[in-house]
Amino acid sequence: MRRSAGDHIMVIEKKIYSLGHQVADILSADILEGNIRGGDRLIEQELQARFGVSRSPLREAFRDLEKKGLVEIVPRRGTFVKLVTRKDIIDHFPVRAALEGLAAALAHRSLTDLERESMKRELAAMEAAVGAGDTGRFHAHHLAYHELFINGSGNPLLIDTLKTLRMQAMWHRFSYQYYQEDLQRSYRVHARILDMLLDPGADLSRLRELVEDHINRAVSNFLHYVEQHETSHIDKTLTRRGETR
Amino acid sequence: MRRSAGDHIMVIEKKIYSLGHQVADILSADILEGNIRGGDRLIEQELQARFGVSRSPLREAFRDLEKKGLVEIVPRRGTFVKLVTRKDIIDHFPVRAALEGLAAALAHRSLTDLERESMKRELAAMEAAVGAGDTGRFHAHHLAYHELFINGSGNPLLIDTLKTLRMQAMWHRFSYQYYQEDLQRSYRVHARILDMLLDPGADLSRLRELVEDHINRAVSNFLHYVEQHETSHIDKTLTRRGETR
DNA sequence: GTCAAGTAAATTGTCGACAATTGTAATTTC
DNA sequence: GAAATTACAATTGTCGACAATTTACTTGAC
Repeated sequence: MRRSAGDHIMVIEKKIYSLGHQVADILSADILEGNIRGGDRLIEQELQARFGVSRSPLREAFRDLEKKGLVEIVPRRGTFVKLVTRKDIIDHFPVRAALEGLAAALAHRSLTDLERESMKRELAAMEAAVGAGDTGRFHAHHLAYHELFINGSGNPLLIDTLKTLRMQAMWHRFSYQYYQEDLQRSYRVHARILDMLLDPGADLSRLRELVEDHINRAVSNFLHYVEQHETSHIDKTLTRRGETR
Repeated sequence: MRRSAGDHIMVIEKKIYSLGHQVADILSADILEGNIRGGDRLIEQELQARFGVSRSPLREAFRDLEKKGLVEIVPRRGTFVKLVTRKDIIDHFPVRAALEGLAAALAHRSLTDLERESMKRELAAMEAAVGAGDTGRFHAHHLAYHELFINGSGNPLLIDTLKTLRMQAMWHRFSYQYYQEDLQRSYRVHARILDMLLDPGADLSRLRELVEDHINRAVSNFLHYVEQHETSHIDKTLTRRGETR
């Protein structure tokens, strides 16, 4: 069967995705779900057979994945799925914390009324989840809560940087939901944060600090979780060595 | 003349650059220097003729430039050089400030003795430049000073994020050197920062704040400069409209 | 048995050509 | 004369093939 250019173009909600983009999406999911392990090499011919596309869109997909921070392209040697080391995890949190702290402070003055209402709803949903002891539900609303004030910061560069950061930290997305945390305590922090966001006279430095500390505090919990569970995309070998620099 | 694959590969210091990479470098410079204006479309056939390469490496170059934030690739429509608006500039500073503040605080404990010495030297060079009234020289050493504590933070993710940020803000690199600033005052701030970096008992929050404020303060100066001078890659049209969100 | 050198296979880099889409200008219709 | 339609040109998306390089394996020397 001969496949001609433009064939297989998928149109979803009036958005056109090139073959390269489609392939990148599938590969992203595969990497995130652990079907493709960290350190694995993405071989063009193999994927060419799998997806039935030529190498041009494949190579574009690789660039896409590289931009997302999921793979590393080494010239003349190939494309490799990134390994996440213990230090990568440790390094991730303070950066994310600093940026989300900033986002919260900016959101304080630029949040719309609608967004403020949405945040109240997400917080209420978090409280309900705590009551029901539903960790998965809690984290879903927790995520929505954070996204609300990030997007509400009104700073597209900041929003985009945080999005990239979250994407690069794929280990985060799949592990976060399952590690145990003091939900009650987490809920109270978010209640305080929202209080400050809604209070016109709030101290912005303290607001930032609150958000920042909340995120930084998660790192130890998270590391503890990672070391106990199997997570295919996190490198356990390097995990043992204390590389502080 | 027929050109075969692998021909024209350039080897610099044992690093191999593909054609795509080389093209991306040249185009980067062109965009930064304003030879290619913001909003311009990069047409493959045109550049193909100019560089004498086929479209495959060209398209890779485009992806490279997109990753650097210099262009935007719109599917089926083309690749366009990014426009920098007044709001882009305003948004850039707080993000950069937050991250550099964090970098300074991290550097406080992870800087090597060698790096501390280098920072002293850069600061001394800045002082000399102030005495000589040499703005260009001042900013060169100012840049080196900042890079020292950023790279000395020991957090590759942070270092990389800041590098990308600086790259995206190409307007910054070419304009910064020429806008007038109170060099004397700037020098004093950097002297205080270095003092704190060298003091084992320094208050890290204050150190962060100092760095952050120093960068944030620059935004008004910079905007003032931009509005007076011609800078080819900054969009003047949108510059006039107050878009706060 | 281990290391070095040479050879073959696998894989990436680049190319030119065709297909599909988008933008533009001429044409038609009201 | 303005708006819609159609035909054409310009441009991007995809393909398959060849060239160059890297990798793996075999062979040979010590």
